[in-house]
Amino acid sequence: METQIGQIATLIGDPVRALILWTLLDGSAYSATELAISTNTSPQNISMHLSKLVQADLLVAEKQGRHRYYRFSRQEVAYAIEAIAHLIPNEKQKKMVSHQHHAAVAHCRTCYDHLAGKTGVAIADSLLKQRVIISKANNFELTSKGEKWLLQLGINLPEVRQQRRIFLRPCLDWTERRYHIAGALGAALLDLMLEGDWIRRTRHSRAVIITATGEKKIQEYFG
Amino acid sequence: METQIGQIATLIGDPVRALILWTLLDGSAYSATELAISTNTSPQNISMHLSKLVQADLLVAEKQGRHRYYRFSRQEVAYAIEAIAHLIPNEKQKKMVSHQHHAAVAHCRTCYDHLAGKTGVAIADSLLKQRVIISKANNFELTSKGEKWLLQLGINLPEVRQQRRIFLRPCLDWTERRYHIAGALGAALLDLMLEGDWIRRTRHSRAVIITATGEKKIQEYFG
DNA sequence: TTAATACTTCATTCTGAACTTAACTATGAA
DNA sequence: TTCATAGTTAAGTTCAGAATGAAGTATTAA
Repeated sequence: METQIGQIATLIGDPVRALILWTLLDGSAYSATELAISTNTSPQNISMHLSKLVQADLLVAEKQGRHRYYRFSRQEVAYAIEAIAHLIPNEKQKKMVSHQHHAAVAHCRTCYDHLAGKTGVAIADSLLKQRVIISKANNFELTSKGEKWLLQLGINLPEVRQQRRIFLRPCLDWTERRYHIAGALGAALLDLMLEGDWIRRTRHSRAVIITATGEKKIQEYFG
Repeated sequence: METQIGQIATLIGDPVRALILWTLLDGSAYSATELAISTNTSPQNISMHLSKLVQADLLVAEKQGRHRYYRFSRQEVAYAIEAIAHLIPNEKQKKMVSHQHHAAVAHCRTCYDHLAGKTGVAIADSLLKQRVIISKANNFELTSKGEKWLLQLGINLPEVRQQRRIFLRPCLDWTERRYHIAGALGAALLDLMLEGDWIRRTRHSRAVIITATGEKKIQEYFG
């Protein structure tokens, strides 16, 4: 028993693996390469670390073409990471990872650079309902009606389309277990909200705060 | 942030330290030598590990004569250990450390070889109230009234007194933050309850179950 | 087919941290 | 005092495991 606790703690303890887990704490799945970049290590090394985490059943891998996406195998993993985070001695850090933190993160947070959490999922639902986007073959697609709608909202669609990255893709929200909007369009929506002061980023956290303006605007546009 | 999570996880991850923490999970304080024996390592080594745990504010040390007693600095440490324990892959183990487990342990458990938890504290309170024991200079003392009372209960006092260990000492209950009865007398009380089938030990856990008989008897003798 | 990308596997190197040996301080007992 | 016990500190050694380099498989694109 205690040896197993030690094994798991050791697994979490490695700097690279801790960073992997911290990254995955936002609930989304990341490919091995993405994790290698964000942890600043080699593909071989990240592969080694990921396989150890999978073997211990902390992560699960999902194969998609030549990519492998990694995410938490279950909620308990996130809980454990948070429980450890609560032990960080620094006073300021402790407040940051307060008991409310997890709820906050789950409620409304930026996943990579797009809006996730309850709000993110609700927005995706609303856009699907308004037929701004439609779900097709495990993917999202923008409708012609949606194009007008987004332009009206103030999004420079041609510019967003010009970006190298994927324009629109669904991203699974871990706590909500439902999809929200990622890709260039997801990022553009987040930017719009930040610039219009609908929401504000909090320091040292992925959680975002919805402002009074935002409350109204979100209600207006997304219901 | 993530580096700090890693540091703490690494701290917990070492086999010796994991065993220390697992031992301390019962809520009582242990001396450095006691921990060295239970973890089967050298005094120098345990000292090194303990100092690391104290420096990280996972443990606190209390000096008492030439002894140093170590215990958790705060509840969060136990929570983190339990959260990690929940990640143990083995199915049987997972059930053992269920969500109810912590409550059970806190409610009624054997601390070393005496009764701790809510019940242990309640018994100590009752004995103080009945003036079977009195609190004197940070210690418990048996009254003459208490001697009769214990003999009537069926405890062989002379035999208990003959043991090498300390006859009666208060032991701080970590979750209840109050004292219960340890020492030879505490052990004798526990033995009596086990033999009389007032309580039963559970497998793989420090928690004990109060039987129907026990419920009645405890009510009768301790209120 | 060829080339490129995504990822893994294996053999090797190397470093950080646990443990050991030894010496030291502090409290208590004879 | 002297001896014993409890514990810490410092220097030296050892080893597990993380990182690297090289080579391999699988998928997609040209």
